[in-house]
Amino acid sequence: MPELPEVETVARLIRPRLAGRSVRGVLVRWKRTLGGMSARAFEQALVGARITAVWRRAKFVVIDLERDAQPAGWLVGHLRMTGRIHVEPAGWDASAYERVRLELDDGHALHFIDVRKFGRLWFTRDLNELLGALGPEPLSSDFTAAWFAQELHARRRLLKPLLLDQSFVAGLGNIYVDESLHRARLHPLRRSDSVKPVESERLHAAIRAVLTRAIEREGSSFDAFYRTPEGKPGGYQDEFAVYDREGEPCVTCKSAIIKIVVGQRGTHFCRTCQRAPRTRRRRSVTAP
DNA sequence: ATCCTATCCTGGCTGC
DNA sequence: TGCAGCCAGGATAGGA
Repeated sequence: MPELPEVETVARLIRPRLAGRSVRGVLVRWKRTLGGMSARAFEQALVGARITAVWRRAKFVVIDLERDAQPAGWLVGHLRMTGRIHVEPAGWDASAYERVRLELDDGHALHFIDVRKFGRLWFTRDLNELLGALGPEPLSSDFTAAWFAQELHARRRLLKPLLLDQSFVAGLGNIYVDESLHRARLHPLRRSDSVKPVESERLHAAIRAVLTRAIEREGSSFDAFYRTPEGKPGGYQDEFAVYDREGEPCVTCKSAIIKIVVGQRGTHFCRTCQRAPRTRRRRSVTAP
């Protein structure tokens, strides 16, 4: 699923093809992809606008627009689970799953493709509306080990759902949370306020190491969905320690990887390397 | 404050 | 082989 490393890869690869281009036309093939804006309003906002920058925040692709050399809003994409963005020459076969197309002034077109239709491509004049509630970027200098330790202790949530919460730390998804927890040797069911300083430091470092390496490998592709804008699969799935490896040996200790459900999410871990939190068990009346 | 469930979607997988 | 039913998952809303 596209998480921070995949979205970073998408932004990097489409940037040189989009920077400086103007939008010449818009084709909306699935209205809900626009997130509530009418196709007509979307077209009016986009046609004639010029792209000045392409970047990423959390799992959002952000495209800066201007008109007559003045800022003119943003195009913001979220791939959710199966979304893809391609920028290709005219005539490129975008498949039946294309939802929105932007025709550019150099003959290329941006194709927003999404099998499951959860992805969104918004136009907004208020970026804060979409990005305002996000937590810090885990690879930025805002995300310090001290801040992280303090915030873990300020909450009483299970590590797995907390790390998936985009308002806590922005950009992690199911894959990279499982991988980070394994690297930090922390159990997904640990309560955040039980994490000791040495452990939160380990988790902080693990998150950054996993994301950095995954970006180097251009993300993870283990099913038919995620591909880079050049159509290539990522490479980080070859380095998965736990994700999608149920029953396979732990890369560290060889014991079988376990899969459970936490907060409605498939959760993979090693029960040897990632010690279970002490369960507060009910005292039995008839205990021996 | 935190957790749980349903919702949005579809292709692919499982089991009969 | 065919087909129904289930599953995956990011984000969010509403209820417990």
